[in-house]
Amino acid sequence: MDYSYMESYLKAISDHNRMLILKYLSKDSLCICEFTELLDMTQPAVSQHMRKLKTAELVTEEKRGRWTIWSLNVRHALYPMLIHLLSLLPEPEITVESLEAEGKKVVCE
Amino acid sequence: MDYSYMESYLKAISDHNRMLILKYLSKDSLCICEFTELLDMTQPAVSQHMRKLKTAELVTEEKRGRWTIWSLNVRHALYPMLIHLLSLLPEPEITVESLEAEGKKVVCE
DNA sequence: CCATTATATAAGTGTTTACTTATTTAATCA
DNA sequence: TGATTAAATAAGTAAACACTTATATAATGG
Repeated sequence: MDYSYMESYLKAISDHNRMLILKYLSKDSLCICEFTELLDMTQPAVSQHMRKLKTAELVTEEKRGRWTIWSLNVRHALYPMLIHLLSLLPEPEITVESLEAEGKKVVCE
Repeated sequence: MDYSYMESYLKAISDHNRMLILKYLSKDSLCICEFTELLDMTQPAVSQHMRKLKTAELVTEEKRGRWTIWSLNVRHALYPMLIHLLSLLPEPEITVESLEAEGKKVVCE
């Protein structure tokens, strides 16, 4: 693990919205359109955040029909540290469950 | 620990030169003038990095005569995680010992 | 007191960041 | 096929960042 890699990794985490994204992903795999609801953010903004997280190898993506399902990269060497770090952060007010209650949860099939 | 605090903390670490500074501090307390040698960096640049680290509560300073001695803040909640993180990074080529050999190590008294 | 030394601060600059809106790509479905 | 939906990409912008040089502050020592 060199300094450049660590710098990129930490920079990818060091953002309020990306920490929220990672916090959500620590519970569930989700798609972009769900994050736009959860974070009240435009679709390109979410998309660009996901690209940063993917470049830093924090997340993985899986295409399923129209959707792209994003997950935490559980194989990353720093995954245990990431989980610990996320555990220190409070639960977001808007939950995936509240999206489901509003019927906004996407079911990808 | 809220999202803003975590963001500031991680942003403070997410820099190549500040990671080096923290790596050095994990072994020794040091002053600004030593870092200018160790990092081959101007004094104001080092000074500004230290201010960022101090604002994020990663380091503490102690004035001693003309010098300011900087140390890791061992009382920080994330100190154990920081130490683990630093342990993953390689030792810098230029060491405090090599400074001593050149007679550039400051002895503050 | 004056020169030196250690550090801090100020002001300026080029680069990066996190967004925006507009458009493109690609898959689904009526 | 054509409309809709999910996501990516492009281009533009304001703010933050990491430096630079110049200067100020403050302590030491001759």
